[in-house]
Amino acid sequence: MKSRSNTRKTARQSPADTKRRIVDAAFAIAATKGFEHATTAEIAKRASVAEGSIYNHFRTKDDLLIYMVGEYSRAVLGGLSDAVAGESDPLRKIENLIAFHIRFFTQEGNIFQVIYGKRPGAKVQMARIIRVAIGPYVSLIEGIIREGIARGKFRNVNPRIAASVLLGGMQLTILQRFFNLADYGPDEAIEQIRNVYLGGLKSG
Amino acid sequence: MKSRSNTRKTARQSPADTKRRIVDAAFAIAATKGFEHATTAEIAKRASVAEGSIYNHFRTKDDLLIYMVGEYSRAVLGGLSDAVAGESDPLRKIENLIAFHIRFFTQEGNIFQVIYGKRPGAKVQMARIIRVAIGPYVSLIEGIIREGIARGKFRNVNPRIAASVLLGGMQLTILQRFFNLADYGPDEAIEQIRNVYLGGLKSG
Amino acid sequence: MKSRSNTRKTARQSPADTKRRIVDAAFAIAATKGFEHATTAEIAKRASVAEGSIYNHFRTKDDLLIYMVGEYSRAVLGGLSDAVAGESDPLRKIENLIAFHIRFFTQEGNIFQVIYGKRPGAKVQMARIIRVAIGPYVSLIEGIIREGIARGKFRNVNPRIAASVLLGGMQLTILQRFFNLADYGPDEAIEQIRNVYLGGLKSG
Amino acid sequence: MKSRSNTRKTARQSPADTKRRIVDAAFAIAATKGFEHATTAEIAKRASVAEGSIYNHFRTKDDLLIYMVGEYSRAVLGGLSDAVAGESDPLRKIENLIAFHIRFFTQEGNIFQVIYGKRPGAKVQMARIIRVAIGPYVSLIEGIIREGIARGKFRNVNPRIAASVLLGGMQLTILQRFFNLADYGPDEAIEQIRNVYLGGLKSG
DNA sequence: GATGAATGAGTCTTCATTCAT
DNA sequence: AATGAATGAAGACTCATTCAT
Repeated sequence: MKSRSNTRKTARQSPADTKRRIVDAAFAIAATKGFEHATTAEIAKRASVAEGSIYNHFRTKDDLLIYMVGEYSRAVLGGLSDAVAGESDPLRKIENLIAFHIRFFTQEGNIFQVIYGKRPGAKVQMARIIRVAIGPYVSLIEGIIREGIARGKFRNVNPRIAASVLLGGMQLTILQRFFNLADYGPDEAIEQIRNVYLGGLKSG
Repeated sequence: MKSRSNTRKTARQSPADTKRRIVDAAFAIAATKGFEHATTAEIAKRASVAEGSIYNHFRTKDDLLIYMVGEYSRAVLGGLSDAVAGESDPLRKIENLIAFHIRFFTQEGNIFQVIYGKRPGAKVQMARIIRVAIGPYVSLIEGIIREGIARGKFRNVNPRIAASVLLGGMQLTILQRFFNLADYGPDEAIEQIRNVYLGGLKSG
Repeated sequence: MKSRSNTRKTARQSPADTKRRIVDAAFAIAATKGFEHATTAEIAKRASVAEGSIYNHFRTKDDLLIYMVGEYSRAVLGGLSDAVAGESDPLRKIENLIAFHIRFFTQEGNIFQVIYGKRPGAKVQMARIIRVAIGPYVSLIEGIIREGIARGKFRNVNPRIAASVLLGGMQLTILQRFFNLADYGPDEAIEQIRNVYLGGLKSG
Repeated sequence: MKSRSNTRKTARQSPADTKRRIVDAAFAIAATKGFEHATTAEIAKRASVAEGSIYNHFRTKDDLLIYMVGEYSRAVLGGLSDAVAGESDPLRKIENLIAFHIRFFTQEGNIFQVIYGKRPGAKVQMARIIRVAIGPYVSLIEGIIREGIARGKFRNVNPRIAASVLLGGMQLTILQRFFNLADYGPDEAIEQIRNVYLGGLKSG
């Protein structure tokens, strides 16, 4: 039997925001060194919370990352809804979506930094991330495309695949910048993706 | 009777052979559980090689993965060259490329299994993989697009971004299937990606 | 990926006796504080061995204890064989066995100290211990009893149960002393157990 | 509308009831996985009680086990008194005691399951258990033996040691069955232990 | 007495990597 | 080049216990 002395050094935190503080601390640290390299001890310290408290809110450390990705994902999708809300034209919706996406994932403190770290090297559990973040996003785009097709604005394509092509295309475009494999700016990326994706590659 | 300490059970392998066996063993194991969960001990055992021997051929375990990815990547690009070789029309080249890509990454024993494992959980060092595998691939596509533009077959787009959109679009389309988030078959994917990517989304 | 620096501080140990040193160190430490409170770090340090080396020889820390118990058990059984070897009379064999057993488990550095610690409080995985240590021991006693019955020296009892009664009786007699619940000395215990066990409780 | 913060979902339990539920829950869980592996969280949940409530009734988790062992022990000794009450002959008392003991500790839901768990692995703090459960029991047997000696029914042995031999002998006989190291039934065990213990091993 | 979120000390274990042979 | 035992840094995680409400 282990004896626990448990002398308390600091005041107990208010229960409600403990989870919030953990997430914020984890985000801040991970945004610099990548989530894999953010230790639970460090996260707890920055959150002014006991290390064990992390495990009152998340089953494992990885669950914390997934939670963060999910939260970020919801923020993206929320922002997206707004960016698209004013428009009734599906075409314009897609255009806005592209702009919003590229800007969002290009800004400082984006989720890629959290996942990969500013100086890549961290390993990532891709599968769960894809499940949490990609699925709902594709579905959203899919809906817009479906609408566009119904209204005769878009050609009669498979909306799921078309949505995947757009999202995948945007992501790789961004990732290449992130990993310094390309040097176009966000605005150029936006313009070009709109151009290619909406107009197709073929001339004439 | 003289005791011989160096009685060998099996014939000594040629160095090249040893490396090959290590790579093959690593591939086989990783294809099931993902590279992260394939330990050096397990790889060595399966390759009938001492654990230390791995380090005569690869500086680190990660180098082994990168080597495997690179090898796979070269196989893809090689196959691609063939698939494209007969064609002079850039448009047909792209069409062939799409078909080849989807089929290659959809077949059993594909590299995704090695990287991610059949069942999620493995962590991946995306940065190097992207560098090794994506970079050259984008460049290849970029070349074809550039050629198509020069010949007036393609519209005047940024070829690097256009290439990224295609590759990213194909990858996400495949990944969704891989993670069971979509249920289209390879053939439909090929047809639709060709359609969307080459013709664009807009009607008329 | 965790990077390992692995700067070596001390010379590598000769492979053969690494296991021996670990076991000896574990025994010495556990004999004082009980196995549960002997940390792997402490054991490794005392054995002048890397902590990880423990796991080259034992799958878990508990396996190390079981190994020690087994080794101790074999020592007991070995000593027992000697103590019994000279005798041909099963009755004398049992008498010798009782004396040997009590003395062995009463001496300084006995296995109870290792398991429970001198100042009890440690928790113990009894099931495995019983399996490793008790089973063979009961079988040994059983053999002697069986022989005695065959020779007409012993009454016709179930030898397994009779053996269990003897071993269990000796153990509890010792354990009560160990936990300071009784104050008879070893010699008295030996004499009385012989007396009761061989002659029975009933008078006349 | 007034909000009532203290709307209770279920009626508040009486303190005694709470304690009872905790003990019952702990017993039920421990009977499956062993007390060590029954966490306070799990016990509380099963008892429909807050985790902290356990500590209103027991100083530590181990105290809970000791309480359970003590309760069980009292049940044994109580049953024993009854089984022995009718008899005036010490010899018959011992005979009844043996039968009662074996039957009690052989029935489903016995304390061994709680302590060790149905499948091995749990660790046990033997010292306190022995103190709580064994001590009083040995004393009880000791009393009977002392009486028997006084009445000339038993030979003149050290009653404490003789009692230890009996209890230890019974326990190991049972434990071997519990751990599947022997296959005799309860009735055979009873008969044989009576036979051996009372009549001794020696023939003639 | 009851609640349950917060606490944090404590340690086993992993496994890539090294290097003497 | 091959061997394989030795190395050790590194950290996630458990869970009994506390205490403010």
